[in-house]
Amino acid sequence: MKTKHYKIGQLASLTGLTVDTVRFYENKGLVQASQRSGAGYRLFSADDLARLQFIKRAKAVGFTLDEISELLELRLHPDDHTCEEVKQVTARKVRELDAKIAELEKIRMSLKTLHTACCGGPESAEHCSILQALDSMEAS
Amino acid sequence: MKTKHYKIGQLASLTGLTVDTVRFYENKGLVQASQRSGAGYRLFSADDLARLQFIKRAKAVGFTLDEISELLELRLHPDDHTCEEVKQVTARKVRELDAKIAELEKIRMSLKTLHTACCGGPESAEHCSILQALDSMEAS
DNA sequence: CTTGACTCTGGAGCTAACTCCAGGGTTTAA
DNA sequence: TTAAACCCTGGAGTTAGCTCCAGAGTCAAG
Repeated sequence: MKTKHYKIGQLASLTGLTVDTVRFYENKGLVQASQRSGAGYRLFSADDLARLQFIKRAKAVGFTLDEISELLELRLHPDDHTCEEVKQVTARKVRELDAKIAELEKIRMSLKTLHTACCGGPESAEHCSILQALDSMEAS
Repeated sequence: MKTKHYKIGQLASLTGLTVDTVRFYENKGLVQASQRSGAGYRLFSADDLARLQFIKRAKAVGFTLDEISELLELRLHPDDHTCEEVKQVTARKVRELDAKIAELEKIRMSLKTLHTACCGGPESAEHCSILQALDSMEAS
C-alpha cells in the first residue's frame, strides 16, 4: 500500500498558495514534507494538503500564523501534551472563537440593516438615513 | 450647546490604542480630528471615539485597514455615493461576513468536538482519539 | 539528448501596520 | 515658576507574512 504524494508545485496549485509560501510555512514549522525524493524534492502527503487548507482558512478569518501553530501543535506533537492541556487549550480557543463570531455578527447585523433599509436608487446617499445604522452598533 | 471633546491621549486610553496608532490612522484617513486647539492639539469628538472603537473591533476579526476604510467611507463621505452604490457595497460586505462566520463556525465546531470528547486527565494525549477531530473539518 | 518546466537553498526585498525616536512647544499642578 | 506630563511633526525602525531573485540540479517530452 503506497500512499499518494505531491510535489510542492502540485500542492501549491491544489491549495491556491505559492510554492514560496509553502516553503515559508515549512520553515516556520507549520507543515513538514513527509519525505524527500532521491533528488531532494519535497514530497507531501494528503494529510499535509489538508493541513495547508486548514491554515489557509484559519488565516482568512484572522488567525496569525502563531495562533494557527498553537492549534496545529495539538496534532503535530500529540505525545508532548496531556489530555488536560488539550482540554485547556481547546476551551480557550473555543471562547476566542465565540467572541470573534459575536463581533462579526454584530457588524453583519448593522450592515444588513444598512442594506435592507436603503432605497437603492440612483440618488445621492447624502440624505440616506440608513447611513446612521452603524451608529447603533458603535454605541453598543 | 458645547459638545465634549477629547485630546489624543484621552482617546487613546479610552480605546486601548496608543497615541501613535491614532495618529497613524489619521494619516491613513481612517479618522479625522474634528478640530484643533489653539496650540495645534487634535480635538476628537464622541463620534471619532466611536469610529476608533469600530476600527479596533473590525481589525480583531481580520479586516485590513483598507477594508475598514471601505466600510467607513460610506459614513465619512456619504454625499459622494449614490444609494445604489451603498446597496451594492453593503450586499458584498454582508456576503463576505457570512463566509467568514461560516468558516469560524466550522473551526469552532471541530474544536468543540475536540474539547468535549477529551477525557481531560493527566495522561499523555498521545492516544487521545479526539486528536483526529480536526480531520473531519479539514476533509470537508 | 536537449530544451523547457520543474525543484533546491540561501538570502534580499517588499507591504501592512504599527512603534519609536528627536527636537520642539504647551498645560497643569505644586 | 518650574517640573512633570502632555502634545506636535517628520522620519527612521520593527514585525509578520510573504515574494522574488541567483545559481544550480532534475525530469519528461519529443
